[in-house]
Amino acid sequence: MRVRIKDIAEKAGVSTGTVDRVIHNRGNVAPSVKAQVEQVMNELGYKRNLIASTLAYNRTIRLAALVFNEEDPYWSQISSGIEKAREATLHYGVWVDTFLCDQRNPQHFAKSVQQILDSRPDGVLVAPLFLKEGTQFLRTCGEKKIPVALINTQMSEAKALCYIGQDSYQSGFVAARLLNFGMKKRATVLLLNLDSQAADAQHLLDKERGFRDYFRKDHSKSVRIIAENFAAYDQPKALQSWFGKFLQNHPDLAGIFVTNSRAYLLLDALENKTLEDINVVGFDLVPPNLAHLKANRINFLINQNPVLQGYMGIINLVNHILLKQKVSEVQYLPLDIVVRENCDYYLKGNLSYPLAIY
Amino acid sequence: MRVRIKDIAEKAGVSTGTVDRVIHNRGNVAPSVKAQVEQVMNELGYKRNLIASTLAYNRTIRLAALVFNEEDPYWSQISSGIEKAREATLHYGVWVDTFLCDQRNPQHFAKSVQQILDSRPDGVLVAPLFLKEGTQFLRTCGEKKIPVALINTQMSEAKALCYIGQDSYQSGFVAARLLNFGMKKRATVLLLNLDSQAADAQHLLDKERGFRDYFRKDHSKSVRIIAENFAAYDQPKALQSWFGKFLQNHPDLAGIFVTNSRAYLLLDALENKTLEDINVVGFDLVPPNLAHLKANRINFLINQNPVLQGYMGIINLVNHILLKQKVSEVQYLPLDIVVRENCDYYLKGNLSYPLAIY
DNA sequence: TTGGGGGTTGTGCGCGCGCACAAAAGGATA
DNA sequence: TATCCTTTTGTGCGCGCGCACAACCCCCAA
Repeated sequence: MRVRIKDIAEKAGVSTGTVDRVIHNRGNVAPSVKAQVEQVMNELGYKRNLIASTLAYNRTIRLAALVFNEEDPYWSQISSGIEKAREATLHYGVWVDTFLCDQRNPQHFAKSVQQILDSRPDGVLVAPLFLKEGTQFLRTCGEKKIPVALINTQMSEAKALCYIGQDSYQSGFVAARLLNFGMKKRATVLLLNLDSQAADAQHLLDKERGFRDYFRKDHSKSVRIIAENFAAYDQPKALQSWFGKFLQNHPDLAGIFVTNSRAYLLLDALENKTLEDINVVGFDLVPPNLAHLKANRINFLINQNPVLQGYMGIINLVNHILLKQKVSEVQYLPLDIVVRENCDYYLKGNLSYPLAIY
Repeated sequence: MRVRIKDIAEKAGVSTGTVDRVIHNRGNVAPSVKAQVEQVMNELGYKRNLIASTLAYNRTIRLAALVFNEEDPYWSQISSGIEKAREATLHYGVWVDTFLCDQRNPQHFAKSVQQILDSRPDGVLVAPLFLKEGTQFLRTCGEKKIPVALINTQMSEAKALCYIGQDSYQSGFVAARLLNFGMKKRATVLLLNLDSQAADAQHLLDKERGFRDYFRKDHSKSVRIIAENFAAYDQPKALQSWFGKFLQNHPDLAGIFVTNSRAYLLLDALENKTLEDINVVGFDLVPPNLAHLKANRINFLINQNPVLQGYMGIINLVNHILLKQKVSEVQYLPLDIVVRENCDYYLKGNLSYPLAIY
């Protein structure tokens, strides 16, 4: 049988109310009595009963989550992780509100975070895609003492509760290692940002740094890296013609590293032509990427665990606010290397998540 | 506010006791009243409050877990997963007893499972390493209606509650794919079972099948596969001299696939001599394997998620017994491909597990 | 001696549910 | 109509904890 407050009270010769005051540090306890109670607690190894505690606490905490355009498969996976967390914490009196935002529009982001602030949440989950607006938002939350969990994009200088996501630098490093497999002694590789805000996005810069560093350290080959941004990624024709020209200018192209989840857009634009002897590394197990992976048009995908990012973000807020536990400031998720032969298991695995609430 | 039993009772014009009887199907409710209550429940979308329910239920369920020799790093990781699950479910009134067993001794296994049966547990977690004894045990549990969660070794013909672990066939397939990287057109590869019961172990046979099938389907190369069992794996000298001879007989050896977590024993035995141009694929992120991975003596490790196996095994028993949820019979864990560049993230990731208890 | 007041301690209710038991209703028989 | 039995329905306590409030003690001033 586990130790209850009542057991402590009896052994220490006080009432349960006094023990309660000691446990919660509410004061108004005579120092000698406090010491006595604390000693008994240590002796018996008291641990509060989370179930009873949650029931009696009987308040709801309200969390706000900023989610981006649902049409983008990557962001919809993050949303589904948030939804899972919502279901899992419902019993604990947690309410999660989601606010939708356009991923390409900084103004809209600013408006959305203002809405979030107006709703006076107890905690916030956000992917700070826009450097300026994100920093500003973090500062405001700091002033209002609202804990913020960051996902997807790390902001080292701003002080959030935690960051959950990948080590961007290392993911670029791993991508380089994967492209390096079976590559010729001399070759050109393309680092392609299919993003409208590439210059602003710290995580893309970090990936590039990691990517370059790998080839800098490996002297066995002579590799030329060409980095390109292509912002109009949703215009297949433009993408196709741009890449056609690139290929003409670089006939020795041996590998392509697409720095986000949009590798499929390039291959869609090429109308499923197979790129002979050109390896492609991308991110994320979104359905269109998976189709190309299965068809050997993408060789490797690095999984960023979007579902887990959303899920753990919420869970960490709950751990901090409700359960008053320490949470680590940086929580890097594994850099899953996904090939055609093992991709199925990453998809099924999302179904059932184990328990972080102790 | 969430819907409570009391709300249902009021709206349906009955007492909470009656609603309770309907919810738990305890009978003794007039058919018309039952229908009425059920309708109101659907209308309001009642979901039982797991927290209050667990508190009021106020019983402990006792689970038994069979764990193997703690010295083996693989099994100690499984144990640590079980321990995490124990902590996570303590609040829900779950008690986990562990029974230690020698992984090389079928008789000891039989004795241990008898001890487990004598303790009359509500559920059992076991890795059925020994085919005959495992089958027998599963049959007995079936008769006594004790649910069994299997990990590590799948037993297709026996009817357990669930299996949690890898798809062995596919893991062999992936291993072959990894060895295939950068391999010459003609080569010999070694499939090495460092196990005393290799012929008996279904999962090792499945891995071999998957491994062979990969090369059978890929006609671009001509690969000769030599499968060997070496039972005295804990005698470095013997292992060293045996492998030395093997290498003499097969100078074109291009790859080694060690089918379990003991790849490090081979490399230890070779006293860290680097095997030039021989790729090594093994299993599991146990410390000695990691050391060889970091030193480039092992090229790939496939992670079997031992911690997660132990953890999810217990969680699934709790889901079934306490929460009366459906659990899927086969739960394959991802086949993580681990290289030097991403191994660190799989180690940290074990720290905090999210929540499967809804 | 009485009356306050601050510091300290004890008591009791409620959270939502499970379950035992009491109460009531309906039906059959004498 | 009274009695007994069966079926159905209602009531109340307890799970362990959080928190509001009541009760108590002791010291000092009037």
